[in-house]
Amino acid sequence: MIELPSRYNPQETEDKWYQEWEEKKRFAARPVSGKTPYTIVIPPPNVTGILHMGHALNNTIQDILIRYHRARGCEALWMPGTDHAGIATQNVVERKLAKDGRKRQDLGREKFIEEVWKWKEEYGSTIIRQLKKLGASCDWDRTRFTMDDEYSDAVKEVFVRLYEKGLIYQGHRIINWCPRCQTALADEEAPHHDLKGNLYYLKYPYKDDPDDFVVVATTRPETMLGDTAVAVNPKDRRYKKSIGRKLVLPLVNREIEVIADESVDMKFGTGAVKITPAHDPNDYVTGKKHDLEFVNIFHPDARINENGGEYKDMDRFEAREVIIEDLKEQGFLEKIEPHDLSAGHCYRCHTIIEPYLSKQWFVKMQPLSVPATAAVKTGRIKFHPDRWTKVYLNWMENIQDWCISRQIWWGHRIPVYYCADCREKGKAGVHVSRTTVQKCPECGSSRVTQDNDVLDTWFSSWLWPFATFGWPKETRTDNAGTVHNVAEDLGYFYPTSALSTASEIIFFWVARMIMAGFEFMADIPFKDVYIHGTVRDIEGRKMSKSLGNIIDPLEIIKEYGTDALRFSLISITSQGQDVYLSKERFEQGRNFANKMWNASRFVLMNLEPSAAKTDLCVFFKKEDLSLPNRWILSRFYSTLKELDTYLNSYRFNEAANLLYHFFWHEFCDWYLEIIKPDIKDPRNQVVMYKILEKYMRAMHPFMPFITEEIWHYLAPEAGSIMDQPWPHVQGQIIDKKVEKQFDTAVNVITAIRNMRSELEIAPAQAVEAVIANTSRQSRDLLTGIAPHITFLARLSRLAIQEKQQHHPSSVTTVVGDSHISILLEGIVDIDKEKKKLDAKISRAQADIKAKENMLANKAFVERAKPEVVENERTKLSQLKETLTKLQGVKHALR
RNA sequence: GGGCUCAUAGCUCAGUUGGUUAGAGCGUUGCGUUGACAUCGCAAAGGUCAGAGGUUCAAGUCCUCUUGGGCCCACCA
Repeated sequence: MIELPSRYNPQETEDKWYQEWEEKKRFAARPVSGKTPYTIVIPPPNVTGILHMGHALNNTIQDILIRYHRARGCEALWMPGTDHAGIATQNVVERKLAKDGRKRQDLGREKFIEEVWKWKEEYGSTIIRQLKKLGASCDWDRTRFTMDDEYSDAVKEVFVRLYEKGLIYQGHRIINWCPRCQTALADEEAPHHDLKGNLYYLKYPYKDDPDDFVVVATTRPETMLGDTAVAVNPKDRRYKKSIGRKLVLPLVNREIEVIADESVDMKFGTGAVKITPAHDPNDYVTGKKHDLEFVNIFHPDARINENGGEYKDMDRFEAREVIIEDLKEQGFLEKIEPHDLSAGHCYRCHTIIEPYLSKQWFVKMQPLSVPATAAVKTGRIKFHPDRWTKVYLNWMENIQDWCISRQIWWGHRIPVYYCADCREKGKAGVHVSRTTVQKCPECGSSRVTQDNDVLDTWFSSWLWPFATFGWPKETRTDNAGTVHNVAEDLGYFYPTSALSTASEIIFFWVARMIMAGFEFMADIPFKDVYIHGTVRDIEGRKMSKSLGNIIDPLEIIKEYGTDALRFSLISITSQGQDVYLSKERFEQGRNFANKMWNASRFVLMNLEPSAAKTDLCVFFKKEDLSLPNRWILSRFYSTLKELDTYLNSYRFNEAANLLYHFFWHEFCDWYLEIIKPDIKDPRNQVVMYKILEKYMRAMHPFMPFITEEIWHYLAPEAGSIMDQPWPHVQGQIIDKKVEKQFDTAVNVITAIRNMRSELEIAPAQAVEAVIANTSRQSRDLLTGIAPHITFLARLSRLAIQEKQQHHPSSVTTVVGDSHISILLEGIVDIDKEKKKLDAKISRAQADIKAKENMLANKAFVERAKPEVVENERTKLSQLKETLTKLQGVKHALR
């Protein structure tokens, strides 16, 4: 007999168990011959990250998968780590410097990087600590950081290989430029958002006829400073005479020509478009085609540069205002119309990006995309839910080259070296190298400098599924000093089993990992990709700091417990659908944890020590178990069977709700209640104990802490619940007939409770009931469960008989093939009862009519599956029987 | 412009080969502490499954369209 406190206290237990698991290295995984590997690599959170609900959800999902497979006997490895997150981290440290009025330029590159490392050492493990709070069972000794020396070597290796293969090249072209971060961005890093803007109609006068002009329409009038042509469609009659004529660009007085180009949409604006080759991707193409001049008008921070004449040093938006004022004053502005447009925004700081002409490094993606496309098309890699396949393939099939150079300091510096001497002699002087180049390998000069740019963060993360293992080295020494054989690890754990992430990251990361997997490992990086929904607030908005609608998972953990957080999140995450969250949602998880706690408390209070040691088979083989016992065993294994199905198809919410329903509404509400009077019966003892302890094992992946805690009360000498095997389905115990029989008991008890409630009979007052049933079999069944009915329906006496007889002052209802009457000495409102009966009778009559129509339908009887028709026939006869009985009851009431 | 997704109880949502009486949590109402649990129990009310059409013996589920949300992609000057 063990006494537990009546309330579960997560705070006390969670840290205790996590510490224990970690100390005993329970999450460590090694290649073990004969064991099936199961691997997940964590989507590395940014070092600057703090745990938000998206993390909480995603990592709970991964932890469930890992713990589930670990329990099922797999060697489960969850590879952890963090991402250096170039721009994001640099911004954080810059902001910190700004508080002291300093800029990174004041420190210089080296000192600044030192600052970032210092910051990383101090705060970089925050997110890891928080993942531990969440219960994440990662193999922490293997924790990787994308800027680790070894990992950096992998990045260099990859750069050099791709360069040597001709897949990396330097190009001078228009890229997405963030004027605030002052760096180039990849297309994916500059998502388009709608803006309310204007369409400005500008008049460009002809050189030879200043009173006449061409009107161009633009949304970015300030770029006119860089115009070097005006284009019209050659088919456009309005401008037939204009082609080839010179215009004078207002404000700057540059002579520009009217050129003809088919790409011009005659229907848009005036049909004449100003061409700014240095500041618009389309104009760039046109500029190349027509050999136009490229005039860059912006400083890197998007202020106007010396090419902008008197507008020099003005910010782009200020310049826009002033230029419009000036054009207006000088008579060059025709009109302004409101116009909705969309523009790229920096994904790190949300500044509107500026298309900017510059020299950058690119990866040629098309060749890499070929096997990556095929792998998904053939189903070697599967997306869950499946609809993301299309999104992925669509992107892959339209893939663009990837701009990988960033003009920031924090990141992997591009392993390209330039020899000044060679360059002076007119040679290329470009050397790409895995190691630092100090002397020019061609001329021996020491006037060698490394490229100033660093690589896109994703250029390191795309190697995550194999570089974390130590690729391309032979060994990897982990954080605890253990040396791992890289080839052996990769041979065993790679390709990984599943990847769980958010949809936002499919292009950034998932797609690129698949390409890198094929390019460098000649194999897929993972088999299944699970895409979970976005966590939103209750109004459907994304959670963000600026909106102030964040629900902090750590606060929920503090208030409700980690298990409650995990369970609540999982139970509302259906099939990658977005999750709308309010704080109250977590009460469900907390209440459930408490329910588990109290049910366990109840079992332990009533448990004889011998029960835990008795093998279930002893009784089961004898077939002498009571119906409730056979029922709960069957229900447990049915539940377990379904649980496997759900988990293997990534239907986490259904899995969670299944476990919830079984425990609360079957095990607690019915089973424990029904065995209460005979709880000391050895068979009940064994069954309730076995169900509870097996349930804890099945529940452990979802709620690791409370299950471990309860486990130690249930089996104090058995060690951790993590050592326990998964409770495999015992198919021979599942008995649908037994389940159905028990349903009869439930229905009878519910019916009596119903009557009691409707008649307002006090719960404490026992009543006498009579059940009449003409079927011998049914009577036998009812007789067997009579004591349970008596107990749970609070009866003073229960008679089971063949024939219905009229009792004065009684109320009767019909359940299945049974007539149930309760006898009342007190006053019953006959009229009220009659009305209720009438309602039931007309309902039954309507149902009978519907069924009869259905069965009279020749098409149905002929075409529907025979068992369906048979089923309907049975139901009809049952309904008719019920009706007869109801009518009999009504008659008796008179 | 292309694509995806959602619309089911007062609220938030489940509902996977189309087949009994469409479920849960929260909320609401009534009754209740018989010592596992008031973070609880027993019961009740509440749904023309957005609208229209179609396929089918049978549609919340499949198809088409409409309406209204949300999201993603796209070089819409």
